[in-house]
Amino acid sequence: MSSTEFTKRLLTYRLSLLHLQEIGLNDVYSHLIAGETGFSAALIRKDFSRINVKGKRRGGYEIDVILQAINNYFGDDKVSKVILVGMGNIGSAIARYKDFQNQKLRIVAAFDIDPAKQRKKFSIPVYSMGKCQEIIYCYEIEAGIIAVPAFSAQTVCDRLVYCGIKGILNFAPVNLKVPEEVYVSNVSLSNELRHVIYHAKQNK
Amino acid sequence: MSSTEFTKRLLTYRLSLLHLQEIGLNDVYSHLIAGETGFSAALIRKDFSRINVKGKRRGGYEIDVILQAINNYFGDDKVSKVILVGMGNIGSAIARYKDFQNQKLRIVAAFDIDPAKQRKKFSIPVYSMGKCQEIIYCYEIEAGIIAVPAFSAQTVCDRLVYCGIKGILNFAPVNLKVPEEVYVSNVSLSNELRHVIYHAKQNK
DNA sequence: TTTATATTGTGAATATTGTCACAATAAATT
DNA sequence: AATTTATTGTGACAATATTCACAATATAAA
Ligand SMILES: NC(=O)c1ccc[n+]([C@@H]2O[C@H](COP(=O)([O-])OP(=O)(O)OC[C@H]3O[C@@H](n4cnc5c(N)ncnc54)[C@H](O)[C@@H]3O)[C@@H](O)[C@H]2O)c1
Ligand SMILES: NC(=O)c1ccc[n+]([C@@H]2O[C@H](COP(=O)([O-])OP(=O)(O)OC[C@H]3O[C@@H](n4cnc5c(N)ncnc54)[C@H](O)[C@@H]3O)[C@@H](O)[C@H]2O)c1
Repeated sequence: MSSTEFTKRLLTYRLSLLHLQEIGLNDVYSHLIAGETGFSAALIRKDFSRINVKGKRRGGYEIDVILQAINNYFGDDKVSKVILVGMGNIGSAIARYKDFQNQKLRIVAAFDIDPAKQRKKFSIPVYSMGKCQEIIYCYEIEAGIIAVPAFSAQTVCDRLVYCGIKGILNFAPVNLKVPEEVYVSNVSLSNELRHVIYHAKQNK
Repeated sequence: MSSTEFTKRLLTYRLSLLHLQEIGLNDVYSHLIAGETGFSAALIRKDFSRINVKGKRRGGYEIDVILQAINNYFGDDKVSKVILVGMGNIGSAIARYKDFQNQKLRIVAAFDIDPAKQRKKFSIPVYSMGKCQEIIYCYEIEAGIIAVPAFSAQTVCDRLVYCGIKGILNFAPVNLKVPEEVYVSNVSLSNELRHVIYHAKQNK
Protein backbone atom coordinates (compact mmCIF):
# COMPACT_ATOMS: atom_id res chain seq x y z
CA MET A 1 0.00 0.00 0.00
CA SER A 2 1.30 3.43 -0.92
CA SER A 3 2.18 5.64 2.02
CA THR A 4 -0.19 8.40 2.95
CA GLU A 5 2.72 10.85 2.96
CA PHE A 6 3.26 10.12 -0.69
CA THR A 7 -0.36 10.69 -1.67
CA LYS A 8 -0.48 13.84 0.42
CA ARG A 9 2.57 15.14 -1.37
CA LEU A 10 0.93 14.53 -4.71
CA LEU A 11 -2.02 16.66 -3.65
CA THR A 12 0.33 19.35 -2.43
CA TYR A 13 2.16 19.33 -5.76
CA ARG A 14 -1.15 19.68 -7.53
CA LEU A 15 -2.09 22.76 -5.56
CA SER A 16 1.21 24.45 -6.36
CA LEU A 17 1.16 23.39 -9.99
CA LEU A 18 -2.33 24.78 -10.49
CA HIS A 19 -1.11 28.03 -9.02
CA LEU A 20 1.98 28.12 -11.24
CA GLN A 21 -0.14 27.32 -14.26
CA GLU A 22 -2.47 30.16 -13.37
CA ILE A 23 0.39 32.64 -13.35
CA GLY A 24 1.39 31.52 -16.83
CA LEU A 25 3.96 28.74 -16.56
CA ASN A 26 3.94 25.64 -18.75
CA ASP A 27 7.09 23.93 -17.49
CA VAL A 28 8.70 23.47 -14.09
CA TYR A 29 11.94 22.20 -12.65
CA SER A 30 11.94 19.98 -9.61
CA HIS A 31 13.76 22.75 -7.73
CA LEU A 32 10.97 25.21 -8.39
CA ILE A 33 8.36 22.87 -6.95
CA ALA A 34 10.71 22.27 -4.04
CA GLY A 35 10.71 26.01 -3.37
CA GLU A 36 6.93 26.13 -3.57
CA THR A 37 6.16 23.11 -1.44
CA GLY A 38 9.10 22.68 0.89
CA PHE A 39 9.88 19.11 -0.21
CA SER A 40 13.34 18.31 -1.52
CA ALA A 41 13.92 18.32 -5.27
CA ALA A 42 15.20 14.74 -5.22
CA LEU A 43 12.11 13.51 -3.42
CA ILE A 44 9.89 15.28 -5.91
CA ARG A 45 11.71 13.63 -8.82
CA LYS A 46 11.36 10.25 -7.15
CA ASP A 47 7.65 10.86 -6.63
CA PHE A 48 7.20 11.84 -10.27
CA SER A 49 9.09 8.79 -11.38
CA ARG A 50 6.71 6.72 -9.25
CA ILE A 51 3.67 8.01 -11.13
CA ASN A 52 5.49 7.65 -14.46
CA VAL A 53 6.00 11.31 -15.15
CA LYS A 54 9.02 11.80 -17.40
CA GLY A 55 10.80 15.11 -17.65
CA LYS A 56 13.28 16.21 -20.26
CA ARG A 57 16.86 16.14 -19.09
CA ARG A 58 17.75 19.72 -18.62
CA GLY A 59 14.27 20.68 -19.82
CA GLY A 60 12.18 20.16 -16.72
CA TYR A 61 8.64 18.79 -16.55
CA GLU A 62 5.47 19.87 -18.32
CA ILE A 63 2.88 20.97 -15.78
CA ASP A 64 0.06 19.49 -17.83
CA VAL A 65 1.71 16.10 -17.87
CA ILE A 66 2.21 16.07 -14.11
CA LEU A 67 -1.33 17.22 -13.38
CA GLN A 68 -2.70 14.59 -15.71
CA ALA A 69 -0.67 11.90 -13.99
CA ILE A 70 -1.79 13.03 -10.54
CA ASN A 71 -5.43 13.10 -11.61
CA ASN A 72 -4.96 9.71 -13.11
CA TYR A 73 -3.44 8.39 -9.91
CA PHE A 74 -6.50 9.50 -7.98
CA GLY A 75 -8.81 8.34 -10.73
CA ASP A 76 -10.63 11.63 -10.68
CA ASP A 77 -11.31 12.26 -14.29
CA LYS A 78 -14.94 11.71 -13.57
CA VAL A 79 -16.85 13.39 -10.76
CA SER A 80 -16.76 11.64 -7.38
CA LYS A 81 -20.02 11.67 -5.49
CA VAL A 82 -20.23 11.97 -1.72
CA ILE A 83 -22.88 12.50 0.95
CA LEU A 84 -22.84 14.65 4.06
CA VAL A 85 -24.43 13.75 7.40
CA GLY A 86 -25.19 16.57 9.84
CA MET A 87 -26.26 20.00 8.63
CA GLY A 88 -25.23 22.01 11.68
CA ASN A 89 -22.49 24.64 11.82
CA ILE A 90 -19.76 22.74 10.12
CA GLY A 91 -22.01 20.71 7.85
CA SER A 92 -23.65 23.83 6.40
CA ALA A 93 -20.27 25.47 5.87
CA ILE A 94 -19.13 22.43 3.92
CA ALA A 95 -22.37 22.31 1.94
CA ARG A 96 -21.74 25.90 0.86
CA TYR A 97 -18.17 25.23 -0.14
CA LYS A 98 -17.81 26.02 -3.83
CA ASP A 99 -14.31 24.70 -4.46
CA PHE A 100 -15.54 21.11 -4.55
CA GLN A 101 -17.01 21.72 -7.98
CA ASN A 102 -13.66 22.65 -9.52
CA GLN A 103 -12.19 19.57 -7.88
CA LYS A 104 -14.73 17.21 -9.46
CA LEU A 105 -16.18 16.45 -6.06
CA ARG A 106 -19.91 16.62 -5.64
CA ILE A 107 -22.03 16.47 -2.51
CA VAL A 108 -25.09 14.74 -3.89
CA ALA A 109 -27.20 14.78 -0.74
CA ALA A 110 -27.13 15.67 2.94
CA PHE A 111 -28.85 14.04 5.92
CA ASP A 112 -29.99 15.27 9.32
CA ILE A 113 -32.30 13.97 12.04
CA ASP A 114 -33.66 17.45 12.66
CA PRO A 115 -36.83 17.79 10.53
CA ALA A 116 -36.35 21.56 10.45
CA LYS A 117 -33.22 21.01 8.37
CA GLN A 118 -34.77 18.59 5.92
CA ARG A 119 -35.22 20.82 2.93
CA LYS A 120 -33.07 21.85 0.06
CA LYS A 121 -30.21 24.07 1.16
CA PHE A 122 -27.57 25.69 -1.04
CA SER A 123 -28.72 23.47 -3.89
CA ILE A 124 -28.16 20.27 -1.88
CA PRO A 125 -31.25 18.30 -0.80
CA VAL A 126 -31.35 17.39 2.90
CA TYR A 127 -33.08 14.12 3.80
CA SER A 128 -33.90 12.16 6.94
CA MET A 129 -31.55 9.27 7.68
CA GLY A 130 -34.22 6.91 6.39
CA LYS A 131 -33.34 7.79 2.79
CA CYS A 132 -29.69 7.09 3.35
CA GLN A 133 -29.42 3.55 1.97
CA GLU A 134 -31.47 4.27 -1.14
CA ILE A 135 -29.41 7.28 -2.09
CA ILE A 136 -26.07 5.64 -1.45
CA TYR A 137 -27.05 2.83 -3.80
CA CYS A 138 -28.76 4.87 -6.50
CA TYR A 139 -26.03 7.47 -6.84
CA GLU A 140 -23.06 5.15 -6.35
CA ILE A 141 -21.75 7.25 -3.51
CA GLU A 142 -18.02 6.89 -2.92
CA ALA A 143 -17.59 8.46 0.50
CA GLY A 144 -19.43 10.02 3.42
CA ILE A 145 -18.71 13.11 5.48
CA ILE A 146 -19.72 12.89 9.14
CA ALA A 147 -20.49 16.23 10.79
CA VAL A 148 -22.75 15.25 13.68
CA PRO A 149 -22.10 15.63 17.42
CA ALA A 150 -19.54 13.28 18.94
CA PHE A 151 -22.11 11.16 20.78
CA SER A 152 -23.92 10.15 17.59
CA ALA A 153 -20.91 9.83 15.30
CA GLN A 154 -20.39 6.09 15.82
CA THR A 155 -24.06 5.36 15.17
CA VAL A 156 -24.03 7.35 11.96
CA CYS A 157 -20.77 5.71 10.97
CA ASP A 158 -22.20 2.19 11.51
CA ARG A 159 -25.15 3.14 9.39
CA LEU A 160 -23.02 4.37 6.52
CA VAL A 161 -20.81 1.30 6.69
CA TYR A 162 -23.89 -0.91 6.66
CA CYS A 163 -25.01 0.87 3.50
CA GLY A 164 -21.73 0.01 1.83
CA ILE A 165 -19.71 3.19 2.28
CA LYS A 166 -15.98 2.43 2.18
CA GLY A 167 -14.54 5.89 2.88
CA ILE A 168 -15.39 8.34 5.66
CA LEU A 169 -14.26 11.87 6.39
CA ASN A 170 -15.03 12.38 10.06
CA PHE A 171 -15.26 15.75 11.81
CA ALA A 172 -16.46 14.47 15.16
CA PRO A 173 -13.79 14.20 17.88
CA VAL A 174 -14.12 10.43 18.13
CA ASN A 175 -11.95 7.52 16.99
CA LEU A 176 -14.50 5.66 14.93
CA LYS A 177 -14.49 1.86 14.88
CA VAL A 178 -14.89 0.44 11.41
CA PRO A 179 -14.22 -2.87 9.62
CA GLU A 180 -10.81 -3.21 8.09
CA GLU A 181 -11.94 -2.48 4.56
CA VAL A 182 -13.30 0.96 5.46
CA TYR A 183 -10.97 3.94 5.41
CA VAL A 184 -11.52 6.77 7.89
CA SER A 185 -9.82 10.12 7.86
CA ASN A 186 -10.29 12.27 10.93
CA VAL A 187 -10.29 16.04 10.72
CA SER A 188 -9.83 17.30 14.23
CA LEU A 189 -9.53 21.05 14.46
CA SER A 190 -8.60 20.92 18.11
CA ASN A 191 -5.82 18.45 17.41
CA GLU A 192 -4.57 20.44 14.43
CA LEU A 193 -4.52 23.61 16.48
CA ARG A 194 -2.70 21.89 19.34
CA HIS A 195 -0.20 20.65 16.84
CA VAL A 196 0.33 24.11 15.40
CA ILE A 197 0.69 25.65 18.83
CA TYR A 198 3.16 22.97 19.83
CA HIS A 199 5.39 23.72 16.87
CA ALA A 200 4.96 27.46 17.23
CA LYS A 201 6.30 27.19 20.77
CA GLN A 202 9.37 25.28 19.58
CA ASN A 203 10.16 28.16 17.27
CA LYS A 204 9.82 30.92 19.81
CA MET B 1 12.58 17.45 16.14
CA SER B 2 9.89 14.97 17.04
CA SER B 3 8.04 13.50 14.10
CA THR B 4 4.59 14.77 13.36
CA GLU B 5 3.32 11.19 13.25
CA PHE B 6 4.35 10.78 16.85
CA THR B 7 2.59 13.93 18.05
CA LYS B 8 -0.51 13.02 16.06
CA ARG B 9 -0.57 9.64 17.70
CA LEU B 10 -0.43 11.24 21.12
CA LEU B 11 -3.50 13.31 20.27
CA THR B 12 -5.26 10.20 19.00
CA TYR B 13 -4.47 8.39 22.22
CA ARG B 14 -5.87 11.28 24.17
CA LEU B 15 -9.17 11.15 22.35
CA SER B 16 -9.57 7.44 23.01
CA LEU B 17 -8.43 7.72 26.61
CA LEU B 18 -10.93 10.48 27.33
CA HIS B 19 -13.60 8.27 25.90
CA LEU B 20 -12.53 5.25 27.93
CA GLN B 21 -12.38 7.40 31.05
CA GLU B 22 -15.90 8.61 30.36
CA ILE B 23 -17.22 5.07 30.26
CA GLY B 24 -15.67 4.39 33.64
CA LEU B 25 -12.19 2.96 33.15
CA ASN B 26 -9.19 3.97 35.25
CA ASP B 27 -6.53 1.69 33.79
CA VAL B 28 -5.71 0.48 30.29
CA TYR B 29 -3.44 -2.04 28.64
CA SER B 30 -1.50 -1.15 25.57
CA HIS B 31 -3.52 -3.74 23.67
CA LEU B 32 -6.77 -2.05 24.54
CA ILE B 33 -5.55 1.28 23.19
CA ALA B 34 -4.30 -0.59 20.15
CA GLY B 35 -7.81 -1.87 19.55
CA GLU B 36 -9.24 1.61 19.97
CA THR B 37 -6.79 3.49 17.81
CA GLY B 38 -5.46 0.97 15.31
CA PHE B 39 -1.79 1.47 16.25
CA SER B 40 0.22 -1.54 17.38
CA ALA B 41 0.58 -2.23 21.08
CA ALA B 42 4.38 -2.18 20.88
CA LEU B 43 4.36 1.22 19.23
CA ILE B 44 2.03 2.57 21.87
CA ARG B 45 4.33 1.33 24.63
CA LYS B 46 7.33 2.90 22.91
CA ASP B 47 5.44 6.17 22.60
CA PHE B 48 4.51 6.11 26.27
CA SER B 49 8.05 5.39 27.22
CA ARG B 50 9.08 8.40 25.15
CA ILE B 51 6.89 10.72 27.22
CA ASN B 52 8.00 9.00 30.44
CA VAL B 53 4.80 7.22 31.20
CA LYS B 54 5.48 4.14 33.30
CA GLY B 55 3.00 1.31 33.54
CA LYS B 56 2.94 -1.52 36.04
CA ARG B 57 4.19 -4.81 34.69
CA ARG B 58 1.10 -6.86 34.24
CA GLY B 59 -0.95 -4.00 35.66
CA GLY B 60 -1.31 -1.72 32.64
CA TYR B 61 -1.24 2.07 32.66
CA GLU B 62 -3.28 4.59 34.59
CA ILE B 63 -5.33 6.73 32.23
CA ASP B 64 -4.83 9.82 34.38
CA VAL B 65 -1.08 9.46 34.25
CA ILE B 66 -1.05 9.14 30.47
CA LEU B 67 -3.38 12.08 29.96
CA GLN B 68 -1.30 14.21 32.29
CA ALA B 69 1.86 13.32 30.39
CA ILE B 70 0.27 14.10 27.03
CA ASN B 71 -1.03 17.43 28.30
CA ASN B 72 2.38 18.13 29.68
CA TYR B 73 4.02 17.29 26.36
CA PHE B 74 1.84 19.84 24.64
CA GLY B 75 2.24 22.30 27.45
CA ASP B 76 -1.49 22.87 27.60
CA ASP B 77 -2.09 23.16 31.26
CA LYS B 78 -2.85 26.79 30.67
CA VAL B 79 -5.21 28.08 28.01
CA SER B 80 -3.71 28.71 24.59
CA LYS B 81 -4.93 31.82 22.84
CA VAL B 82 -5.48 32.05 19.09
CA ILE B 83 -7.01 34.42 16.58
CA LEU B 84 -9.18 33.76 13.54
CA VAL B 85 -9.05 35.68 10.27
CA GLY B 86 -12.06 35.49 7.96
CA MET B 87 -15.60 35.26 9.35
CA GLY B 88 -17.29 33.72 6.31
CA ASN B 89 -18.81 30.24 6.14
CA ILE B 90 -16.02 28.28 7.63
CA GLY B 91 -14.76 31.02 9.93
CA SER B 92 -18.18 31.42 11.58
CA ALA B 93 -18.53 27.66 12.00
CA ILE B 94 -15.20 27.59 13.78
CA ALA B 95 -16.09 30.59 15.92
CA ARG B 96 -19.18 28.71 17.09
CA TYR B 97 -17.26 25.56 17.90
CA LYS B 98 -17.70 24.82 21.58
CA ASP B 99 -15.24 21.97 21.97
CA PHE B 100 -12.30 24.39 22.03
CA GLN B 101 -13.20 25.41 25.56
CA ASN B 102 -12.82 21.89 26.93
CA GLN B 103 -9.52 21.66 25.11
CA LYS B 104 -8.13 24.79 26.74
CA LEU B 105 -8.06 26.54 23.39
CA ARG B 106 -9.53 30.01 23.16
CA ILE B 107 -10.28 32.14 20.13
CA VAL B 108 -9.65 35.56 21.59
CA ALA B 109 -10.57 37.65 18.56
CA ALA B 110 -11.56 37.40 14.92
CA PHE B 111 -10.78 39.68 11.97
CA ASP B 112 -12.51 40.44 8.68
CA ILE B 113 -12.23 43.15 6.05
CA ASP B 114 -15.98 43.23 5.60
CA PRO B 115 -17.30 46.00 7.91
CA ALA B 116 -20.66 44.21 8.10
CA LYS B 117 -18.96 41.41 9.98
CA GLN B 118 -17.10 43.64 12.42
CA ARG B 119 -19.22 43.19 15.48
CA LYS B 120 -19.26 40.71 18.27
CA LYS B 121 -20.41 37.27 17.13
CA PHE B 122 -20.90 34.16 19.27
CA SER B 123 -19.07 35.94 22.10
CA ILE B 124 -15.99 36.58 19.95
CA PRO B 125 -15.27 40.20 18.95
CA VAL B 126 -14.65 40.75 15.23
CA TYR B 127 -12.21 43.52 14.29
CA SER B 128 -10.83 45.09 11.14
CA MET B 129 -7.36 43.92 10.17
CA GLY B 130 -6.00 47.20 11.52
CA LYS B 131 -6.33 45.96 15.09
CA CYS B 132 -4.43 42.80 14.34
CA GLN B 133 -0.96 43.74 15.58
CA GLU B 134 -2.19 45.29 18.80
CA ILE B 135 -4.25 42.26 19.75
CA ILE B 136 -1.58 39.74 18.89
CA TYR B 137 0.82 41.55 21.20
CA CYS B 138 -1.54 42.34 24.04
CA TYR B 139 -3.01 38.86 24.34
CA GLU B 140 0.16 36.91 23.63
CA ILE B 141 -1.50 35.05 20.79
CA GLU B 142 0.12 31.71 20.02
CA ALA B 143 -1.39 30.88 16.63
CA GLY B 144 -3.62 32.16 13.86
CA ILE B 145 -6.37 30.47 11.87
CA ILE B 146 -6.70 31.61 8.24
CA ALA B 147 -10.20 31.23 6.77
CA VAL B 148 -10.18 33.82 3.96
CA PRO B 149 -10.50 33.20 0.22
CA ALA B 150 -7.51 31.68 -1.52
CA PHE B 151 -6.50 34.88 -3.30
CA SER B 152 -6.01 36.82 -0.06
CA ALA B 153 -4.57 34.03 2.06
CA GLN B 154 -0.91 34.86 1.37
CA THR B 155 -1.47 38.54 2.18
CA VAL B 156 -3.15 37.71 5.46
CA CYS B 157 -0.43 35.19 6.22
CA ASP B 158 2.33 37.75 5.64
CA ARG B 159 0.54 40.13 7.94
CA LEU B 160 0.26 37.59 10.74
CA VAL B 161 3.89 36.59 10.35
CA TYR B 162 4.90 40.25 10.46
CA CYS B 163 3.00 40.57 13.74
CA GLY B 164 5.04 37.73 15.20
CA ILE B 165 2.73 34.74 14.76
CA LYS B 166 4.75 31.51 14.64
CA GLY B 167 1.96 29.00 13.99
CA ILE B 168 -0.77 29.03 11.35
CA LEU B 169 -3.72 26.77 10.69
CA ASN B 170 -4.66 27.44 7.08
CA PHE B 171 -7.97 26.55 5.47
CA ALA B 172 -7.35 28.24 2.13
CA PRO B 173 -6.32 25.93 -0.73
CA VAL B 174 -2.91 27.56 -1.11
CA ASN B 175 0.62 26.49 -0.18
CA LEU B 176 1.58 29.46 1.95
CA LYS B 177 5.15 30.79 1.86
CA VAL B 178 6.53 31.51 5.29
CA PRO B 179 9.94 31.97 6.93
CA GLU B 180 11.50 28.83 8.29
CA GLU B 181 10.61 29.51 11.90
CA VAL B 182 6.88 29.64 11.18
CA TYR B 183 4.90 26.42 11.22
CA VAL B 184 1.94 26.04 8.87
CA SER B 185 -0.61 23.27 8.94
CA ASN B 186 -2.95 23.09 5.98
CA VAL B 187 -6.46 21.77 6.33
CA SER B 188 -7.66 21.01 2.84
CA LEU B 189 -11.07 19.44 2.73
CA SER B 190 -10.81 18.74 -0.96
CA ASN B 191 -7.53 16.95 -0.48
CA GLU B 192 -8.79 14.99 2.49
CA LEU B 193 -11.85 13.93 0.55
CA ARG B 194 -9.73 12.90 -2.43
CA HIS B 195 -7.59 10.91 -0.10
CA VAL B 196 -10.59 9.15 1.42
CA ILE B 197 -12.08 8.40 -1.98
CA TYR B 198 -8.75 7.05 -3.18
CA HIS B 199 -8.54 4.59 -0.30
CA ALA B 200 -12.22 3.72 -0.54
CA LYS B 201 -11.70 2.67 -4.14
CA GLN B 202 -8.79 0.42 -3.18
CA ASN B 203 -11.12 -1.40 -0.81
CA LYS B 204 -13.96 -2.00 -3.21
C1' DT C 1 4.25 -20.96 48.64
C1' DT C 2 4.75 -22.28 44.16
C1' DT C 3 3.38 -22.05 39.60
C1' DA C 4 1.13 -20.15 35.77
C1' DT C 5 -0.12 -16.10 33.36
C1' DA C 6 -0.29 -11.52 31.56
C1' DT C 7 1.78 -7.37 30.73
C1' DT C 8 5.45 -3.89 30.48
C1' DG C 9 9.85 -2.15 28.69
C1' DT C 10 13.32 -2.34 25.43
C1' DG C 11 17.36 -4.01 22.48
C1' DA C 12 17.78 -6.04 18.04
C1' DA C 13 15.95 -6.83 13.56
C1' DT C 14 13.33 -5.15 9.89
C1' DA C 15 10.99 -2.05 7.00
C1' DT C 16 10.21 2.33 5.27
C1' DT C 17 11.32 6.74 3.89
C1' DG C 18 14.24 10.33 2.32
C1' DT C 19 18.88 12.15 0.90
C1' DC C 20 23.08 12.15 -1.65
C1' DA C 21 25.84 11.85 -5.40
C1' DC C 22 26.54 11.31 -9.93
C1' DA C 23 26.03 9.25 -14.63
C1' DA C 24 23.14 10.27 -18.52
C1' DT C 25 21.75 13.63 -21.42
C1' DA C 26 19.73 17.56 -23.59
C1' DA C 27 20.18 22.43 -24.34
C1' DA C 28 22.87 26.57 -24.63
C1' DT C 29 27.11 28.84 -25.64
C1' DT C 30 31.43 29.60 -27.76
C1' DA D 1 31.63 21.25 -33.60
C1' DA D 2 33.23 21.30 -29.22
C1' DT D 3 32.46 22.74 -24.68
C1' DT D 4 29.97 24.19 -20.88
C1' DT D 5 25.96 24.04 -18.17
C1' DA D 6 21.70 22.57 -16.11
C1' DT D 7 18.63 19.19 -15.16
C1' DT D 8 16.66 14.53 -14.86
C1' DG D 9 16.62 9.76 -13.15
C1' DT D 10 18.24 6.49 -10.03
C1' DG D 11 21.27 3.30 -7.32
C1' DA D 12 23.63 3.42 -3.02
C1' DC D 13 23.37 5.09 1.37
C1' DA D 14 21.52 7.12 5.69
C1' DA D 15 18.11 8.07 8.78
C1' DT D 16 13.90 7.13 10.88
C1' DA D 17 10.10 4.52 12.27
C1' DT D 18 8.00 0.25 13.40
C1' DT D 19 7.74 -4.44 14.60
C1' DC D 20 9.57 -8.44 16.81
C1' DA D 21 10.94 -11.07 20.53
C1' DC D 22 11.75 -11.80 24.98
C1' DA D 23 13.60 -10.80 29.70
C1' DA D 24 11.78 -8.59 33.71
C1' DT D 25 8.19 -8.58 36.73
C1' DA D 26 3.80 -8.12 38.97
C1' DT D 27 -0.55 -10.42 39.77
C1' DA D 28 -3.55 -14.27 40.09
C1' DA D 29 -4.36 -19.04 40.70
C1' DA D 30 -3.38 -23.47 42.53
N1 LIG E 1 -18.15 23.74 14.32
C1 LIG E 1 -16.88 23.46 14.13
O1 LIG E 1 -16.07 24.32 13.78
C2 LIG E 1 -16.35 22.10 14.28
C3 LIG E 1 -15.02 21.93 14.10
C4 LIG E 1 -14.47 20.69 14.23
C5 LIG E 1 -15.26 19.63 14.55
N2 LIG E 1 -16.55 19.81 14.74
C6 LIG E 1 -17.33 18.63 15.06
O2 LIG E 1 -18.26 18.44 14.03
C7 LIG E 1 -19.46 17.94 14.56
C8 LIG E 1 -20.57 18.90 14.22
O3 LIG E 1 -20.29 20.16 14.78
P1 LIG E 1 -21.29 21.36 14.60
O4 LIG E 1 -20.70 22.53 15.27
O5 LIG E 1 -21.68 21.47 13.18
O6 LIG E 1 -22.53 20.80 15.48
P2 LIG E 1 -24.07 21.19 15.34
O7 LIG E 1 -24.71 20.78 16.60
O8 LIG E 1 -24.20 22.59 14.87
O9 LIG E 1 -24.60 20.25 14.17
C9 LIG E 1 -24.82 18.90 14.31
C10 LIG E 1 -25.95 18.48 13.34
O10 LIG E 1 -26.04 17.07 13.32
C11 LIG E 1 -27.44 16.70 13.39
N3 LIG E 1 -27.51 15.37 13.98
C12 LIG E 1 -27.38 15.03 15.27
N4 LIG E 1 -27.47 13.70 15.43
C13 LIG E 1 -27.67 13.18 14.21
C14 LIG E 1 -27.85 11.86 13.73
N5 LIG E 1 -27.82 10.81 14.55
N6 LIG E 1 -28.06 11.69 12.41
C15 LIG E 1 -28.08 12.74 11.57
N7 LIG E 1 -27.90 14.02 11.97
C16 LIG E 1 -27.70 14.23 13.28
C17 LIG E 1 -28.07 17.77 14.21
O11 LIG E 1 -29.46 17.88 13.91
C18 LIG E 1 -27.31 19.02 13.75
O12 LIG E 1 -27.91 19.62 12.64
C19 LIG E 1 -19.24 17.80 16.05
O13 LIG E 1 -18.86 16.47 16.33
C20 LIG E 1 -18.11 18.74 16.34
O14 LIG E 1 -17.35 18.32 17.44
C21 LIG E 1 -17.14 21.02 14.60
N1 LIG F 1 -16.57 26.58 3.39
C1 LIG F 1 -15.86 25.46 3.52
O1 LIG F 1 -16.38 24.40 3.87
C2 LIG F 1 -14.41 25.46 3.29
C3 LIG F 1 -13.79 24.25 3.40
C4 LIG F 1 -12.43 24.19 3.21
C5 LIG F 1 -11.75 25.30 2.90
N2 LIG F 1 -12.37 26.46 2.76
C6 LIG F 1 -11.54 27.61 2.43
O2 LIG F 1 -11.64 28.51 3.51
C7 LIG F 1 -11.60 29.82 3.02
C8 LIG F 1 -12.87 30.53 3.42
O3 LIG F 1 -13.99 29.84 2.91
P1 LIG F 1 -15.44 30.38 3.17
O4 LIG F 1 -16.37 29.41 2.52
O5 LIG F 1 -15.61 30.66 4.63
O6 LIG F 1 -15.40 31.74 2.35
P2 LIG F 1 -16.26 33.07 2.57
O7 LIG F 1 -16.17 33.84 1.33
O8 LIG F 1 -17.60 32.69 3.11
O9 LIG F 1 -15.51 33.83 3.74
C9 LIG F 1 -14.32 34.52 3.58
C10 LIG F 1 -14.30 35.66 4.57
O10 LIG F 1 -13.01 36.26 4.55
C11 LIG F 1 -13.15 37.67 4.55
N3 LIG F 1 -11.97 38.25 3.91
C12 LIG F 1 -11.66 38.30 2.60
N4 LIG F 1 -10.45 38.85 2.40
C13 LIG F 1 -9.98 39.18 3.61
C14 LIG F 1 -8.78 39.79 4.06
N5 LIG F 1 -7.82 40.15 3.22
N6 LIG F 1 -8.61 39.97 5.38
C15 LIG F 1 -9.57 39.58 6.25
N7 LIG F 1 -10.73 39.00 5.89
C16 LIG F 1 -10.93 38.80 4.57
C17 LIG F 1 -14.42 37.94 3.79
O11 LIG F 1 -14.98 39.18 4.17
C18 LIG F 1 -15.30 36.76 4.25
O12 LIG F 1 -16.03 37.08 5.42
C19 LIG F 1 -11.47 29.72 1.51
O13 LIG F 1 -10.11 29.82 1.18
C20 LIG F 1 -11.97 28.34 1.21
O14 LIG F 1 -11.38 27.82 0.06
C21 LIG F 1 -13.69 26.58 2.96
